[in-house]
Amino acid sequence: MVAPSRYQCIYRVVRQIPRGRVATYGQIADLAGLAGHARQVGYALHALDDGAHAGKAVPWHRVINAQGRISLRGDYAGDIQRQLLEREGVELDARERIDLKRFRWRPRTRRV
DNA sequence: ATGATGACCCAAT
DNA sequence: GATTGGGCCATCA
Repeated sequence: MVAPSRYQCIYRVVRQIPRGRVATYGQIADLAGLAGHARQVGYALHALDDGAHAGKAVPWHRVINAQGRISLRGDYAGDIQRQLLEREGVELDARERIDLKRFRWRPRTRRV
């Protein structure tokens, strides 16, 4: 068993990402109060696969890197993530790149 | 305890 | 655009 109190805040933010939108690791870290620690976000999401945090219904597939690409490139899970995103209406480039200008989730819209 | 690795990000080259 | 180097921190051997 684990005490992922730190992961909790990350999952809480990820869970707020609406369908059809994506967010970057850095963005999640910032919203979770872990600004500058984007790596921990990715690490937290990786823990989901372990099943320890399964059942939280965390839309991990809506989290991508700052380049607008899927970090799981090379892994089979990356293929799943791409399919999940496309299923939600997120359009991917021929090079599997997402236009963040269009699909990036903006919490508290309307300039701060 | 140390050292290496990682679903990252940024700036410089 | 691709590559390199520095930074952050949790997890594993």
